[in-house]
Amino acid sequence: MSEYNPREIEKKWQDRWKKENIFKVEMDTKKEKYYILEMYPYPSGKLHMGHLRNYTIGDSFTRFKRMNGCNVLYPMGYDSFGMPAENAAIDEGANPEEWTDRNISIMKSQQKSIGLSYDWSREIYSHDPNYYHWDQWFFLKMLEKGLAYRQESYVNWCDKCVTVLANEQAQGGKCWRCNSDVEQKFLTQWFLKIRDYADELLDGLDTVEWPEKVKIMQRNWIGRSEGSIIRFPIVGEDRTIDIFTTRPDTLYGVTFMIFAPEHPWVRDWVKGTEYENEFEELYNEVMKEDKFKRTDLEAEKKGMFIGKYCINPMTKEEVPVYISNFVIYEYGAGAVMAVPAHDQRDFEFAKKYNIPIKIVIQPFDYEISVDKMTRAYEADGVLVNSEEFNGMANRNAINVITEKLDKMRMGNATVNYKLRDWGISRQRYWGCPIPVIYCNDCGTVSVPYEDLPVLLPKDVKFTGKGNPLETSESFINTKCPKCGKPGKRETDTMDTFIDSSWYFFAFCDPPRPEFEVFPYRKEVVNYWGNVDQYIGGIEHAVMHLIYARFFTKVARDLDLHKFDEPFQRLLTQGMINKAHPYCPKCDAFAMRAEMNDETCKRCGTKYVLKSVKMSKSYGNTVSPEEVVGKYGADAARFFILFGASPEKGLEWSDQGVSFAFKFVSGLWSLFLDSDMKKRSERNVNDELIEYQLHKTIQLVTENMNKIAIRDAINEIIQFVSNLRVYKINSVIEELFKSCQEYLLLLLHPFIPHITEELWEKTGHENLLSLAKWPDYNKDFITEENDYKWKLMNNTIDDIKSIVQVLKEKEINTIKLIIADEWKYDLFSIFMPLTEKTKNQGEIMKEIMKNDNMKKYGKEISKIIGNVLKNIGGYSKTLLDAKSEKQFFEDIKANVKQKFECEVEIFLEKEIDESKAKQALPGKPGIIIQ
RNA sequence: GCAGGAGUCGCCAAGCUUGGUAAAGGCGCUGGACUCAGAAUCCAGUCUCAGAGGAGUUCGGGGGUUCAAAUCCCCCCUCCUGCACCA
Repeated sequence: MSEYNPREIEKKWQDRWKKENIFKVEMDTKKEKYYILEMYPYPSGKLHMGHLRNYTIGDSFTRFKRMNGCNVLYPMGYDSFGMPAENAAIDEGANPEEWTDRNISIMKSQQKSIGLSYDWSREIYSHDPNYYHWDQWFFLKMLEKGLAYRQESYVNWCDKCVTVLANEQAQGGKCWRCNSDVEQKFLTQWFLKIRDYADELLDGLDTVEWPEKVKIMQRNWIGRSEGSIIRFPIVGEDRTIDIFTTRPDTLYGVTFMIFAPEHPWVRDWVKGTEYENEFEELYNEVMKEDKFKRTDLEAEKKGMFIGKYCINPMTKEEVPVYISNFVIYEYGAGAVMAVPAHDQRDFEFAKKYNIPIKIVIQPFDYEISVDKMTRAYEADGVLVNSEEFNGMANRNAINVITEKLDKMRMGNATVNYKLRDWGISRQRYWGCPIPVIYCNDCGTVSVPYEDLPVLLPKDVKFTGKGNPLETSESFINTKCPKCGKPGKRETDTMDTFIDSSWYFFAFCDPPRPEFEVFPYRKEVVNYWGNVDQYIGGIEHAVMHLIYARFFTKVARDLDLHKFDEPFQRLLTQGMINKAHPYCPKCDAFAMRAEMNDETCKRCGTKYVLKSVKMSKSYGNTVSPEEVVGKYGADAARFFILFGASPEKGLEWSDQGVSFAFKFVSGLWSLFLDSDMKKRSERNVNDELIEYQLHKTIQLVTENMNKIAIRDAINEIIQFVSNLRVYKINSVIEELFKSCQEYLLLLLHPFIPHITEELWEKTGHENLLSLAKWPDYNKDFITEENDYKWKLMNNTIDDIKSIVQVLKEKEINTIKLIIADEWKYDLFSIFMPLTEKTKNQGEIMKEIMKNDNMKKYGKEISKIIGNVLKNIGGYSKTLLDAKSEKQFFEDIKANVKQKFECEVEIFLEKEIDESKAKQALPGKPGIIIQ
């Protein structure tokens, strides 16, 4: 027998698959298509365990589907625009494009080393001009349809670095490079009207098979709420502020208005007034605040009166206008009506600034008063102080008041969404340029389609200050496509979520220079699309998955394809964790530098091991490269798939990997070590192994259809251990070989290399990768076989537990006693009864109706008591006394071998011992001597 | 703050959808076989008690529903994840 050498055989089969080009797929309307996609990676430079897990899950499922006869589309590409490349340029003077290309080639070779069965001919790179050409095309189409527009919005800004900061660069309100305070700065930016699709995005969730938690997150993110718009005229001006509220029933209780400090009207109002200085101070303070903190219910509410008044459209009263940090410009109108009596935050604000409080809702069963209130009353009640609406239940008043406002043309019912339009402008170089030119005469002008793509220029400087694109004269200065006079290009690039919003369609028909009019051919995408199974991290539950859904709907409306939803089924994989030193006293994990210490540096407490997410800062990462190098790709895949269910967290453990390796290499001897006893006469073991085999095929198939990969593998492991036992005893060669063959088919999706090698070594000439998934034979999976299998194992377990209690006594003989016939009759009456009731009295009464049971009354009562106590342990009996005896005769040899002693089988009446009386159907009496 | 998820033997992890033997499987540990010895492999044990297959205790904590709860309902605690977020 040769030795298992993973490195050698993995290379061999990877080369062979590549040479024969077996994973390349073409459109074929005669075959059932299936599209499996993993979220394409950002090429950060190295594969990490999360990637390995993602791809291993996807590849196993792909191989399973392929063996089931599907025409499987399984592509790979790279989300290659993004900040790390630009940071490398700033920090190390790297060229972003070269840096990215180099990373891609490293990652690709690592991916290839784990045997993933991609159709590599369909690769996509976001930074490929042939690809981002169509980002720009989509943008222009949206501009034409009025789905793209420009608006002011604020960004994180570091004044020292003169640059915009991403949220992750502005953590804790400090700039990551220079540690100075982050401010909020207004910039004019491009937005996409995702809100136009809000309702459809909500409804579409009912048509996809996604984890319920992801759907819930998206519903909350879209945040549809029904309410009213109420128009408050502004004193001394013609305009109104149209605020949104879900509580128009409290309109009579409005005692002031609150604007967001960054609302543009506010600055105009205070300009040149006594409020100006205080406003500027407050404004600057608020602009430095963390946005989460601002809306925290517990956070300090800061505000001021700004000398302005609005008019309550219903009462015509003038109410003062305040500004406060807890009102945010982006939501609704950027201003709210304040009802201190019935809103806790308004209440706190009013108390702090001595603003009047007016109760307009009284609880149904008691009375509240302004003097005694310690918090706002937010629950339901009856309207008071509300003129004609007094006495009305507030829930009803919501509609009635809105209708009246509508008649007065001072408001209307409306639907509001938390979902905000998608700001796509980024002040960065390494992204897709927005194809727009600004002309002094013609204004904002689209780049003509025939001039696409607008290429990223190469003559840029990476200084860490400002947008590098602004340093490229050749890029900025251009001609206006309309009038031909000098114009300036937009220097903002697109959010990289744009790239990932349609790449799944591009894989169906990858972009080529010769495509001129559309990004892909409709009939090709309609064949392959949509994605049948999408696999990726839970961290994308909201943003990426909602943007991609939005793009899908926009593209459908552009008649590019027929799909409403991009991803039919979704699997969100769990994270990878690893045990790491942890100090229970400080409640902190050791950092990278301390990870080899025994005690905590801060308090001296002894570290304990605790599981935590793998990350660079803890230094507890394990590189896939290392693991594959040491144990081989198959063992690495096996560990990852068996360690935890795909959607759960997976704990990395070195022992786990070495088990995986042992299991995989153990297959080698199971298949190739031909030392075994052969026989030609069938016995009960053949029957049982056949039953096991078909049962396993059935369970593995069912589990794989659900992508319950771990459960599938678990079944296989148990079958392998049964097959080992079968082999050690004695085999019918033909049957053993067929078990081997089936086993390779079942294992192949998970560990493709070794199975392919063993397939060849056991005499097959075709490629296992292209073999057909086995069907199971229902004839073997009978209830009777199920019952026999359990009967045998339960009996052996019982013997074991008796032997254990007996401690060291030597065993000479095991007597198995089959129960008297009347007990079988009893069970056939009794077991069906337990499905109706578990009440012993009722059951006894029912049984005693049978005359031939009466004489055993006392015994029956005892039996039934015991069985009911442990009802799950007994199943419907399927054998009568005679066939049960026969079965025990059949397995006698097995028991004999197991316990190395004599085994005798008796009928209850043949033996006169009290222990014999314990015999029950499906539970023979046992006497050990 | 809002939203989502998780807590089951020493460790990892099934079971929860559909209430009915809790702990499958792996790791680790203990004993045995084989070895000069170790490694590997195989066998047995691994919540507690037990000289007969039994009894008892247990699924983060506390209540409740039920003949029966890890599973269903309510409250609380701890941990993790995401965020453009109250109107």
